[in-house]
Amino acid sequence: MAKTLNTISMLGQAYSLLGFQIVEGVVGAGYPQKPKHSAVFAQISLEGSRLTELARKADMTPQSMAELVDELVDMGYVVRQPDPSDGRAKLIVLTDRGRQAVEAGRRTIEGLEDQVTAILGEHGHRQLRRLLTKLLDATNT
Amino acid sequence: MAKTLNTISMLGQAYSLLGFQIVEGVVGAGYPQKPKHSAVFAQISLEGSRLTELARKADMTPQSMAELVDELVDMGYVVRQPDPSDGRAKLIVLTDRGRQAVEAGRRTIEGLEDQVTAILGEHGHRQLRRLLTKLLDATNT
DNA sequence: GAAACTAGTCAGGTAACCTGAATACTCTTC
DNA sequence: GAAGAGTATTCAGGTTACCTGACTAGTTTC
Repeated sequence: MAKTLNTISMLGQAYSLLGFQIVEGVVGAGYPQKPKHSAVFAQISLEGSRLTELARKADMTPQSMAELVDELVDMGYVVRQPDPSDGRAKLIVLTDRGRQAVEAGRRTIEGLEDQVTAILGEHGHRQLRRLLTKLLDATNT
Repeated sequence: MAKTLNTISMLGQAYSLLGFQIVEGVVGAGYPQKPKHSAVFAQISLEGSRLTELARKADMTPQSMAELVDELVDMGYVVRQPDPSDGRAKLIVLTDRGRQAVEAGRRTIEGLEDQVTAILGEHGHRQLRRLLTKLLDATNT
């Protein structure tokens, strides 16, 4: 731990430390969920999204996404409605409780961002974001 | 995707993009392995390590670690030897091939670090490391 | 030298994915 | 306007990467 880490390990550690706190924050706010559920909450649109669309965005099979959605239905965060524009499809839409959970997530992330700013300073945080953006732009397709 | 990402997502994306390339590089160099095997390679000491020690460092149960080690034994990367200093224990030690695989990993990481430097510049890379170090020091225990 | 502890193993279980095949509806295209 | 091609979802079963619990065999402590 005290040894000089390579940059990649540092990125990984920073991510897992902070990412862990997101779910923790949302759960702590009274909206229990599993880490994988964030994949749905992060992608679902306010008007409702199709299963296949969610699956594609979360980079998983529709079958796996269906299972996640089933769990969220059981927990009362979303419901399945027929899609008026396509008889084959169903829309996954957030319930009131679901929208509240998303809002709690947004607030938690905001809090973590503030925490990062507190540690690095306004300038440092901006600098970090700039460097990461550059890195992602270059590495990504 | 085009939207402004929060800092945490950026950290996660950067990590998974780069981390993925480590295993890819080692496998490409002729040392096939599964992503989870890195947990062993990263922790094992040159004189050999005990199973429980590896498990603790990788934050998993000894049983799970034993399974990983079994696979690595099958692949010829490590062997189990009785620990002379404790009759209950066995030492997991790298074979020649195992040491070569670790070396290939080291070189791959070095190459990725160079890639980061090429993207961000010498100064940018140093800055990134400084910010991440600060973040980790403050967030960690 | 018996009791309490530690290292490792064996058996069985679960979560989070996956592939392949079926069903139900929609959209051509002729 | 029905056949064929395509899309959305579901059903069945498999794999991987972990886990818990129970056990054996050495070790330390009093």
